[in-house]
Amino acid sequence: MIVLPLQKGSNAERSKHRNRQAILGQLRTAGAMGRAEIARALSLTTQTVSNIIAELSQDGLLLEMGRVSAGRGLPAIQYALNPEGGYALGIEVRPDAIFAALLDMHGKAVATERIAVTQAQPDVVMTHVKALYARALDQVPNARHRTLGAGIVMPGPFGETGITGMGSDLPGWQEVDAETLFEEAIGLPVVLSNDANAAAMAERINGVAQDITSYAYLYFGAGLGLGLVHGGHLVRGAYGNAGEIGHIPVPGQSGNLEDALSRLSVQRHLQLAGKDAHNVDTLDQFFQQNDPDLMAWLTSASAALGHAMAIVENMFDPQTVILGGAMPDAILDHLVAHAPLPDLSVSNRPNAPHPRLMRGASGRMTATLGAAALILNRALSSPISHAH
Amino acid sequence: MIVLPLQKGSNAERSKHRNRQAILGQLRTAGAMGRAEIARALSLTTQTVSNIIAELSQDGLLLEMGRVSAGRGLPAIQYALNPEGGYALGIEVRPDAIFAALLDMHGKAVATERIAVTQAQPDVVMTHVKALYARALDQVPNARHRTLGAGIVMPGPFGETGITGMGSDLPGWQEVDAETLFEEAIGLPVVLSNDANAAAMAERINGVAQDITSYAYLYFGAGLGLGLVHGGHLVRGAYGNAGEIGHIPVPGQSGNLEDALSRLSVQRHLQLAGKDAHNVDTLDQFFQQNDPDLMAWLTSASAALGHAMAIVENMFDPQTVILGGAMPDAILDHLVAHAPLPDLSVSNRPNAPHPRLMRGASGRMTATLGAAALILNRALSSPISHAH
DNA sequence: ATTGATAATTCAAATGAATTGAGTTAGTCC
DNA sequence: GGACTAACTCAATTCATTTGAATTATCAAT
Repeated sequence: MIVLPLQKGSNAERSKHRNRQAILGQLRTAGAMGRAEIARALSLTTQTVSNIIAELSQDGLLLEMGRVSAGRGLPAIQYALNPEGGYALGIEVRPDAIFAALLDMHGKAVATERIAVTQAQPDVVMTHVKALYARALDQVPNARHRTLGAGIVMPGPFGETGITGMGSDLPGWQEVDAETLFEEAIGLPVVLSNDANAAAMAERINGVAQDITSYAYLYFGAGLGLGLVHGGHLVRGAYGNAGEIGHIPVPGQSGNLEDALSRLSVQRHLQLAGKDAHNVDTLDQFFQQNDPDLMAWLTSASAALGHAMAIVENMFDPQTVILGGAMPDAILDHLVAHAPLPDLSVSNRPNAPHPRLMRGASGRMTATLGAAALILNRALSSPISHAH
Repeated sequence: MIVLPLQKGSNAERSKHRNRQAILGQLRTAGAMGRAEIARALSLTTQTVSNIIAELSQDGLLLEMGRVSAGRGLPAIQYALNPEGGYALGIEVRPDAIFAALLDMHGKAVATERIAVTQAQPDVVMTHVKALYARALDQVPNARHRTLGAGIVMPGPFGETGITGMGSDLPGWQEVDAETLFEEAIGLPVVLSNDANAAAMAERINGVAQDITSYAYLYFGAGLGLGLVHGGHLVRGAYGNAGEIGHIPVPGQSGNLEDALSRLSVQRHLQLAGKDAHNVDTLDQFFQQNDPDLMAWLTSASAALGHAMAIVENMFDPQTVILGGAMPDAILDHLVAHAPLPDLSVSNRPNAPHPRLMRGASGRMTATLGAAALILNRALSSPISHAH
């Protein structure tokens, strides 16, 4: 997965493809618009936009919303993304279960499926994934020939690294080319990603980051993950393993960030007190009951979160940091409210337009939805970074 | 400096511009090539490359290197970048001095200038900068009408943040629009950056990162800075202050990373022992003499560097981390050799193609050269990220 | 109610740049 | 020496955007 310095040339066809994407992306972020308005936003002529809009309409990707008058002149015909114009499949592979979700172009989940598994070897997973996709399509007949691709979420890190074999990765997957395997199994273009990255994109497509282009997402999976988005695109690192924040040592304590701040951490902590909290709902109940052991954990977790904020903010200078993943919303809210935000941070600026830390909005299936969001994001934005 | 979600459309002209840049960039990274070979690398037709090469030659940007036969067929005429085809100005503004460097297209410094200053208010700086540019042009008459732009390096962070006013920023610059000021003063397009970012780009243009596209640069300025390069482009953060790693707390010690790992840190440490080390050469002498106080500092600095590595590697998963800045090479080498590289890191992979930590090659004027490198990088690569 | 200004849209023709296809040239391989 | 191969050139074509003129629908002022 090494990044090559390749810089492809451009031609008329590629330009057109880019402009199609740009128009779709513009309609997604800014809502319904007229053609002239789109043209101004993208520095194109109205004629060009008109031509492309005609094609997109033909392809069923747009909805005409009628004319809306705004001041003088001919009122513009408003166009909006047709949610049923395309779909994206999201697959999340965990050691004990496989999740699938089908998202429409608005990022709404129109079908969700899950299946419990006892084994997660590649061949077993492929069989299940095929079945889940078929079941999702049965619910949404429209989607059969309109699915743009599949995003797959699997526990990282990918490839052999210094944190391989620490329990979070799946057995039997080290040697295989997962991307090709999935591509052949479901017959769609595939994007592979870890849970934190996917969750980060879920917020961008259908959560609190819809108008935020540079942010970090702290994700409660088994451990603690981080998804980095810069200029609307994921920062994956040279080998796709950027954001392994859980393994960074914590000041003042022995151990790593995820020893204090993760699902495993809270489970372990409560287990020492003889309490079982393997379930998110159980955890929520403990919190509602003000369970003293949970509260003790929250105190140390808040401190660790404060430290994570110092690292993330000073390293990436994001617009905001979003907290989410496999935790009850109430606990996430508590952490957001109680984490000590570091004073010594570039993000500690007056009149910041966004809160420094906020809770994600995508709920429990975040990673699965995020997997699909990776596909939507690719369909709706070209890999061009912001102009300076 | 907030990143806007703008995604401009494309047309024939913009395509051509992009292809020109792509060809120049290809010649820079891969050296002299024939037209057909370039065409294959960029997915263009030979004819297109032929047309653009003709124009670039006309503009004096290329050198014909004669035919080189390689196997069967007509030997290709090799084209290479003409170093004298364009120049980039780099300016570094420090509280006590201003540096200027003029780089040719190969990234070679063809003129360097410096001037000591007692005041660094905007108006004073502008006067000096104009003079330095003029002096540089006197040395390289060719460059007068071929300077592509100016990169400016100033102490960050930019804008008001939680680490403003900690001694590293310049007085009188908080309220001004520095970019416009410089643009008007020297009549060139300007890119503004902090020292660590500039140093990172210097390594890419003319150092150890020429064939590395994703890396981090740990920079010894007054404090400790970090430049992040992903896919050949700087990751600046939402407000341009990404990489303020010096203010991250260190585990096991009170204080920040730059309390243990920076110029100020070593100066302070030696001052407590009654030794003055404000000068890089003095520092070098202490090192050559195995000065016990310096050695003690190096021990704690190495530990801090190890911790910085854990953060940078796990957060960013770079191909390598480069260490450089205002330190003697011998000390940098010592740190590279003695820093404890964390086992628990995504970068701790077998058969890694690059060392995890290496010393930068740009020498003492790193930041100034890097400022100019920002311009060259912009001229030689379009803001298109790597395809997946 | 009429008239003028404004803005969105469409149609047809022009333009810019890349591609295509048919030669030409200069080497290697047998 | 002849077949083969690959780079390169020329001219014609294609693709997609732009340009400019004409049309339409609404607002605002008289």
